[in-house]
Amino acid sequence: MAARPTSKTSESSDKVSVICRALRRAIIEQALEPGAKLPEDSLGERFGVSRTIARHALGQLAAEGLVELRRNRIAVVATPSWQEARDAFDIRIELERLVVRQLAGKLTKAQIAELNAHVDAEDGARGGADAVSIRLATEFHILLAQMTNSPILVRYVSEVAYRCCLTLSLYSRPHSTECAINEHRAIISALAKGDEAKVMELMHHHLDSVANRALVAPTPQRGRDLLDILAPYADEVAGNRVVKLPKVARRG
Amino acid sequence: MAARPTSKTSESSDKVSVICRALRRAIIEQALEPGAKLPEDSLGERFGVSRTIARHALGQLAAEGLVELRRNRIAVVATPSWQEARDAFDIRIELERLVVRQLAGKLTKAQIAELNAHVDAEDGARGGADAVSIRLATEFHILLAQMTNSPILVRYVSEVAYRCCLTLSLYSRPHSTECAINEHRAIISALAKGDEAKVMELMHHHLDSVANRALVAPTPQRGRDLLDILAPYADEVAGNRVVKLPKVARRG
DNA sequence: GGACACCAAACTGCATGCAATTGGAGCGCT
DNA sequence: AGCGCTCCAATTGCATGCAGTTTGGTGTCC
Repeated sequence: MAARPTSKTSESSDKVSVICRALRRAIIEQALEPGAKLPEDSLGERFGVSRTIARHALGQLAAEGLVELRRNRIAVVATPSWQEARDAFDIRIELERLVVRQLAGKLTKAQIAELNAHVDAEDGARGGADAVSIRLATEFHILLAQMTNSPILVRYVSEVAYRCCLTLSLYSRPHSTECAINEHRAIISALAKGDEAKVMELMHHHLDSVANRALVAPTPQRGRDLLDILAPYADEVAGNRVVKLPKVARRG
Repeated sequence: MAARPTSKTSESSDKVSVICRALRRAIIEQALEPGAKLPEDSLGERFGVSRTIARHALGQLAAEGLVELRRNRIAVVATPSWQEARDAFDIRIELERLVVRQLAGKLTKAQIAELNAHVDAEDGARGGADAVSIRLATEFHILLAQMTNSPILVRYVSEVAYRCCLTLSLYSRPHSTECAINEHRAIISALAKGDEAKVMELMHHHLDSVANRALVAPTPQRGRDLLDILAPYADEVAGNRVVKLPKVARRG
């Protein structure tokens, strides 16, 4: 069989799902920055649904790690720490290696054409907004995952890719998509040739370099949790246990 | 640093979370078998909450893949196909290899003691109900994941482990936990010694043999979706596209 | 000027109510 | 009996309402 026959993994067409998709996209395109407030009322009003639905949608996105939900507090777009970002990329590397391992040499010509078409689209978007480039690059990886036809794998790759996307907007310097596009092409080519070891290595390297390009260092100013920033200084406070800090406003 | 300092990943104490935990446990202990119906009303009544809350909880569990939600239909405990079960184990292997890779040689004595204590508990439960053994074995893996102190990794390992647990109840023959316990001990030992390559190999082998013990073959009778069973026959139907089957009762 | 107490607006947590959809029992027809 | 039809109880999809909590601003006192 050429990979596995295709089937859909899409969400149902609930109002909840619609809102989830909209918010997800807004988040990964950085229309909603990390930390942005998401009051249930406003969302409901904006999407023409009741607060119940908006709330449910927020719950789903929280389960995906895109939104942070604190009791009795306004939901906000997640603000992963630098370490969490690195962890996400590490997981992503393993998952996507698995994807290409399953796919190597098993793609139909139609599927390869689809992948190439997608990369062409990425290429075409190079002049446009950065956010679109990032989204397309992410969707390339999700497209790959979908071709495994393993719903679980699709879900995890999608989630973790979105999370990585989110961290890029936090920690990344202005994006350079050029090499990423070339790397995508190289991956397609190796997949077509069926060189399992090589494509796994390519994917590993690709994601690692994306991570390294982005997560250059625990950039001290942006996106770090106040508690983390203060941690080294807390030692100097006399008679203060560092382990359990008192309640402090997070990211005032 | 000895692994990373421990912090909690628990869910908040919402009513929703309470119900989620209860259902999750009921599912992995097979008190609720795959396919079992979960009407919102009944759940709400049982847990002393409104339908709204029960519904929200079901949404969360659906996001984790433990529950299947179909529009306008009663929610049911998920019934993964054999292929999905195999996919889940494949993903789990990669994730848990990552766990032990991060942990090798980095555990404190206290953590090793905790792991040993857990395995002792598994040992002590050998006489008891099968469901408890399975749950404890699963929790061992989650405990490991928690020691990485990577919330994302904890979440994914937990989810996929629960899913695997679920599939065991579908496809597994009467469980033999003996060797699993020994394998757990071997993993702890290798982790303590810090032999990264070996512990990854051990974990790989451990999970692979759990999967093979359980998923012996696509058992034709139980747990298979009617559509899957019929798929080979559909080819013979004249002029019928196999891709899109008409609506058919699933698992009548 | 700065710290503190207090209050109103904003927001969440949850239950309830109503319309729409489903599935299955009952019933008649062949 | 087997098949199809109708109709109703069961159940979901969703909005609204009320109570409790947080937030941010104001006034007061030192």
